Amino acid sequence: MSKRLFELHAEMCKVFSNPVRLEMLNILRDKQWSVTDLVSKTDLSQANVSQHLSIMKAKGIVLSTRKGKHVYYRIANPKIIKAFDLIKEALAETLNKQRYCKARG
Amino acid sequence: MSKRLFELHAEMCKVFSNPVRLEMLNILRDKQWSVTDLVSKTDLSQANVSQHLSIMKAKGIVLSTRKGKHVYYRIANPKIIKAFDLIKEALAETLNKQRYCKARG
DNA sequence: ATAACATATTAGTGTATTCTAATATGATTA
DNA sequence: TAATCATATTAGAATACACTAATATGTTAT
Repeated sequence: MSKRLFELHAEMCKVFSNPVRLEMLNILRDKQWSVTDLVSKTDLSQANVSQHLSIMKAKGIVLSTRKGKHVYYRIANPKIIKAFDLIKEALAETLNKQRYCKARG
Repeated sequence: MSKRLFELHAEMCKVFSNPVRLEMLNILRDKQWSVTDLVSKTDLSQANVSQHLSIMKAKGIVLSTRKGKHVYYRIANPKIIKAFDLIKEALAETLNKQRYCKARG
């Protein structure tokens, strides 16, 4: 695997390294939502939601379609959500192990 | 899903958002290696390898065992590698799509 | 055309990351 | 116990990120 590919891979993962974007991806996991929807479903400013969507779109993680006044965003590839869930599971297992070790001393 | 969980999830993903760490994880995918091994398999300084390993260990992504002079590192959870591969696949598909669109104009 | 709504962009500040160089700690061998 | 090998830690400079505030652009309805 080439250095360039690791860089692209890292750039893609950088998108997941922000809690706000993870929250947005989690909202978008089942259906598309407009920017307005996403603003009201989170406690973020409109500018901030727009910026995060723009970052995710630039990396090909979400796609958008305009319908009248609204622009709807959706996840580009279901593998994104699979990876999201796998990492969440790994996290849960890590936390459980840490709790277990702490309990045992 | 709580805000705190998204933060932890993001912190875990932050580990994957650096090309050097991805390269190291890819080296560690099948078996454990010592710090010295990792230094010679990459073109990184010993200090830098050690720092990256320390970051990954703190997030529970790798585990370590000392054997004499050497400290061996391994991946803590196979789901990490599954997620790694899924994201790589999503990246490949995104790049293909972009090439396709560019070719078609 | 203008007003109102929806979304995107820009500038700027505070904070976090990454690397190198130097040094410290830990373990083994002579 | 020195000397040596292996690994970890620290400080500091350069760079990248995330947010707010202000403003611009795009779309529909009056």
